[in-house]
Amino acid sequence: MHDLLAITKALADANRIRILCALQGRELCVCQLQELLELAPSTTSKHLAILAAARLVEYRREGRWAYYRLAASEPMPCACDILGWVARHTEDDRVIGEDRARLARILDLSPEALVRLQARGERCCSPGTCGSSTADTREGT
Amino acid sequence: MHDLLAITKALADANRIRILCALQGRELCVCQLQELLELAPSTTSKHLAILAAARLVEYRREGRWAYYRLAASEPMPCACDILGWVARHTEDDRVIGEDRARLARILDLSPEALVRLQARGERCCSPGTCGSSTADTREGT
DNA sequence: CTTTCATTTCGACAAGTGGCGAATTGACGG
DNA sequence: CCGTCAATTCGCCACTTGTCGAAATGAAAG
Repeated sequence: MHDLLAITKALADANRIRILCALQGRELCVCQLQELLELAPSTTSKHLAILAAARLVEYRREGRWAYYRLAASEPMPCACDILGWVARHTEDDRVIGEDRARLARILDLSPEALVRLQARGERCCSPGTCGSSTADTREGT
Repeated sequence: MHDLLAITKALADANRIRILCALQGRELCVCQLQELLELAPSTTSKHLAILAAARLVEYRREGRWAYYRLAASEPMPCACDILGWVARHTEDDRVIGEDRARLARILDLSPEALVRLQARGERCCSPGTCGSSTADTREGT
């Protein structure tokens, strides 16, 4: 029950769902997710800690950088099931679609270049105007 | 995203998970679930409203009584998937096991007899002592 | 060894959520 | 028509949770 609730509570927040979707097929460092979600670094980090505690994501540290990825299926088939379910039910989502477009812009830069932009208070891509081509997919909120 | 979050938020509470497990294979009225969870009627009703809003349960009214059941697979295969996942991951849970034993006692009475007990402030079965035979299954919390 | 800097932890605060009792609803039985 | 009663809705309170900024951590660079 404890483990199951850790998972369902971890999934019960829009920003954490967005993180899981962004991590499909790639690993990302905190500053990239922070740019995508437009949240404070500390908030982004806390969301990742919650996902990690639920064993939905794993991470790898490389120097000062922390790279997060979806949990491997090996030790936690349970987590894998639920991640698949989330992926299926967010395929046509508007917010997730915009995130995909914005993420493409973010990935055009190296993490090093990205943090330089962030240090200057600049944004690598604006919230609504970036992925305008795929912005009208479906889903009211 | 809205629908998905309604589902994950609905699943992010221990009492609502217990309700879903209790509804496996049968329908129950509010007073029976209230007896199982040992919550106020209003609280029980609110939990059921949240599950119904997420389309995880449906209900049928018969006179003054309201009977809740798990959502049918027909219009919401999505809900069905997640209900199966919950069922699989609560099979060996200690709390759910105790609930099963307590529920057997509750179902020995008719709903009418149950509410008469409740009106007199009595309990049909006590929290820990009822299903003592299956009380040591696993799961630390 | 000191500085820099990506990330995390800490402390505080606003908003959301679970819980209860009281009041309301709506169907049954007199 | 009126009382009864299962369920729901409405206020209210305690606790949790999402968010931020400030401070701490710890690895790289000078």
